[in-house]
Parts: sequence; C-alpha cells; structure tokens
Amino acid sequence: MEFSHELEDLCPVCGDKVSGYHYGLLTCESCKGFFKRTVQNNKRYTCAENQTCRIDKTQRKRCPFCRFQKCLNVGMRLEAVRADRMRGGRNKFGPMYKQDRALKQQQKALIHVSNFKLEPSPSLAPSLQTKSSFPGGLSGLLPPLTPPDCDCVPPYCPPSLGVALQSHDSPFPEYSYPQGCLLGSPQTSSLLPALPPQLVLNLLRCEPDEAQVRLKVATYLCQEQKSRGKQEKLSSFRLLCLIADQTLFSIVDWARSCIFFRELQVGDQMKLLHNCWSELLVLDHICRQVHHGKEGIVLLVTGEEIEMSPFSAKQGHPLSASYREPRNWWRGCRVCRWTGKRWPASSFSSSLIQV
DNA sequence: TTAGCCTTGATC
DNA sequence: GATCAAGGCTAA
Repeated sequence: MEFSHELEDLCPVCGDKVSGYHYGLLTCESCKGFFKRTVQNNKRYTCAENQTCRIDKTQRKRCPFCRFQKCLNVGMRLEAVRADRMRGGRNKFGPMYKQDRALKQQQKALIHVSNFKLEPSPSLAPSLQTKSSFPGGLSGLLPPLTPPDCDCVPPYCPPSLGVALQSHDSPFPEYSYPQGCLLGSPQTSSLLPALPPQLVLNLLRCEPDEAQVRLKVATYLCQEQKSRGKQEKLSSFRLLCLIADQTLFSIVDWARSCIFFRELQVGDQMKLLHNCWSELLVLDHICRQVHHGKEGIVLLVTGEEIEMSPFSAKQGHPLSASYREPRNWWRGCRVCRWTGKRWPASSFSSSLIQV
C-alpha cells in the first residue's frame, strides 16, 4: 500500500512506530489511546518531577502529565476527540491529513531533486576519524548508534525546550502578543523578571526534540546498514550524505510545525523550502557546533563527534576547510544555488569552496 | 492503567 | 467496496 512507507515514521511523542493519523498527526497506537483516555475522561495528572520528564517508548508510562503535555506540544488536537463518542466516519481533519501526506511526498521529492542521493565515493580520504561516545564509532556504524531495536540506551539529552517551556493555559500556540511584547515591555520589566516574548516562546515550543531527531536518524542508518548486510558496509561519504538527508527531513518537519509557516499553502511552503533548504542545513550544522563548543571537533546530528585534526594535518583538504570555517559552508551553498551544482557533495570540491 | 486489536461508519 | 480514523473492548 502507498501509505505503508509513511508508517515507518516514529511517533513524535514517544518514538514508537506510528500506526496512522490520530487526533491531528501521525502517532503510535499507545499514544493515541492515552490521548483519547485523557481527554474523554477529563483526567488531571501531576508531575512528580519538574515537568520536564523525558518521554520515550520505554518511559512513556512514568509520567502521564509530561506525556500529555508532549502530546499537546507536538500538535495532537483536543477537538478531534469526539464529545458524543460517535464511532466511525471521518472528521474535519481529513483534508489536513491528506495535505500532510501530500507534503510528505513532496518532501521526499525535494530530497531527491536536491541531489542528496549520492553514490558512494571511494575518493574521500582519509577515512573519518571519530571520537565517539559509542563503541566503534561511525566507522563501525553498527551498532554504535541508538535505534530502538538495538540493545543500547540513547545518551541522555535534556528535554526539549518545547516541553520545558510549555504553557498550561492553552494547548496550542497563540499568535497574538501584546504591544511592545516583542521587545519587552518597559512598564513590566521593572516589576517582573525578564521573560522572553510570547512569540519567542511559541517558536521555542516548535523546537524539535534533539534526542528524538538523533533517534530517528540513528534508526534510519541502522536500517540502511541492515538492508545492505554486513558485507556491504556504508562508506563514510555515503554515511554523511545519508545523515544530511535525514537532517533535512527533520528540518522540514520542524518548518512544517512552525507557527506562521504551517498556515501557508502547501505550494508556498514548498517554494520556501526549495529556496532555503541548503541555508537551513548549514545553519543547523553551525548551531550544533556553537552549542557543542569544542574546538577541532565536529558534532554530528547522531551525537557522534568527529575529530578534524586528521583533515587539518592534510594541507588544503577541502573537508577540513569547510568544517573549520562556517563561512565556507555558506559560500558553498550560495555557489551551488547560483551554479546549480551539488551541495554538500560539492563541499568536497575545493574549487567550489574557495570561491 | 496501558496498549494492542476490533468495530464502526463517513468518505473516496 | 476500500480506506482509515474515530471509539470500544480486554488481557496483562
């Protein structure tokens, strides 16, 4: 069935396998049931911790409060639970699901069109040296990463800002904000602690859960390697391209959940994404490195650390130049846009980077 | 209480 | 008639 490949997605609440669209978005069967029970029975939970519990497949039962908040934060819709409990049929979200499916299809097409599907390159040398928190590292690929079916636990990540900053007044982001709120109100600033503007809080709620993005990418890489068998090992270059693919998927997901953007027509969304996917990818990379803050080490979205000294030692190696100097990534992107050449494949071509 | 499976029924 | 997203049922 055409729909079946979409079911490979992971539940945005707990990371379990999704079973279809439930109450506004693709979720797993257990989160569907949990959300239904909570709303139908008007349940009120409390959090024994500080309302920032991590929700994943193994721990989703521990804190129903944080689980329900996460359901709301990722976009599950209270109004999709029927007050009259009528069974069967479709609700008003039908067209939304259809649009979402179309958008997902276009995302995949976008990835394809953007020349991210690259062939393995034997010329990338030296092979990546990883400083990994997992035994084996990227060069070993499996099982160092952390998909749900591997017998290892993902490294701890702080809860998402979306959960940490959740509002208990309204389950959905609000677009209105008081006059002066964007820059902070001078009248209130002396009386209250300086709070981020509502718009910023709303944007932060849309922030993806880094741990789940990591899990998604790792799961995909694991499956990709499994499908090839042990004999056909992914090359480092191919691996980086696959990681870039999956990172872009998560960025598109983030964009689709963002306030304002999600209100646009699908066609307009696609135009915007077509025109800035490369910049978003670079910004995502730069942001991760800034937060990471380790000189000479690149942090991948999978949580792997790559030591760049072997590249630096090799005078003029293009990979070193591009990673060391974010401006080079930026230039590379722009050049690719102007010339229609490939990125990030082109990033390994020194002639392009050095423009 | 959870979560997997079943039943229902509007829409395509 | 097929699809699929609702609610219902029930074993663990």
